[in-house]
Amino acid sequence: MRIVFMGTPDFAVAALVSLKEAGHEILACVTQPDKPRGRGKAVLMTPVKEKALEYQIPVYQPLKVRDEAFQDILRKLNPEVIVVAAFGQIIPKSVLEMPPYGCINIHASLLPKYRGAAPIQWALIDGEKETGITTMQMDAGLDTGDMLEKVVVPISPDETGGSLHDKLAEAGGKLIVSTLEKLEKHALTPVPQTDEETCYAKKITKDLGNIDWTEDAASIERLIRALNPWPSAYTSIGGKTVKIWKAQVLEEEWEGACGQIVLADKNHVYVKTGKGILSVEELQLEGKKRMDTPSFLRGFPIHQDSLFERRR
RNA sequence: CGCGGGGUGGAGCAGUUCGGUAGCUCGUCGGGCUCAUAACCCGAAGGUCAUAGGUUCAAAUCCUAUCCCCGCAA
Repeated sequence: MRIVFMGTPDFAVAALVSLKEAGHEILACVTQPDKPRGRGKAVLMTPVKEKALEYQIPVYQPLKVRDEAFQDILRKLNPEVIVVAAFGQIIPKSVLEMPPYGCINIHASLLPKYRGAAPIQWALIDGEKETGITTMQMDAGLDTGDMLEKVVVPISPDETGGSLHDKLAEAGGKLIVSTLEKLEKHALTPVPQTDEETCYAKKITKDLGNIDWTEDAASIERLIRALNPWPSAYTSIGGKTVKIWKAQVLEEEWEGACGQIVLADKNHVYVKTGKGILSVEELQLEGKKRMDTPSFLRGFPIHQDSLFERRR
């Protein structure tokens, strides 16, 4: 099919690659404008733009898709369908209705659950056993369109935001190819979402990673996994920020205050939480590399009874 | 030129202010103790101190340039 692709981060790249490899004609890629990002304020391309340039596909980066000038360009491109994956802009009705097949979105959850910006992380934070990809016919609402196809992806016990992202991105790439194929044959029946079962996955902010040690150990551990590799769960000790990358829950109760390090020997750091003990296994001091607990302890001795405190 | 931390034996760090024989905690290898051990004791190997220049009798340490890693901020 003649496709215009809209997407921005890595998640979208997987879909773009998949569509390209399936032999579709990608007329253009639309992605967010380049902004100064990263250390040193360098202006970096979005991942989708990078891949598009590699494929020698024209790239458009409108500030707002809504702009008339851009919509004119879209009309001239005359796509049969627009595929949207993690684009990051609201798409106006005029664009949604422009292509004959409309706009198809690849969403990283089993809709109607986890509508919104960060479905991958929230599924992990909530301790879901499975999540998935839903392709849907976009409408004016936020991820409220009629569902076309779904694929379930199980969440493993050691799943991280990063690993789940990669699995879902790959699954999304496969599913969109399948959806387009069936769409063309009119072999799909759009299924409306039931609003009762829905929930929204709010955008993730760094604050979310600030560990609250009064929570139970299992929740904290899920947060750590969900926010790995970005934006990461963190706490502080002696005024320094420490990111925690990996931890294990121990169903034990020790005497002490929440956030207190109840055991610190050569190889272990046990922290008391609101419920249960969290054994910290991999962490990172500000300015340092991430490392396993034994290594960390050699260079930064943690004394027993010192405290992990919520960062301000 | 956004702010900041850092690159020292296999790992994590100290030493750099006030230049002068390379140190700590581990790991590894050998030996000992022990019923036994991830515990303890003794010993050993292992480092162009990121790179390239410069200053000096002498540079991990001072000066200049470069590369790489990381935290914040976006």
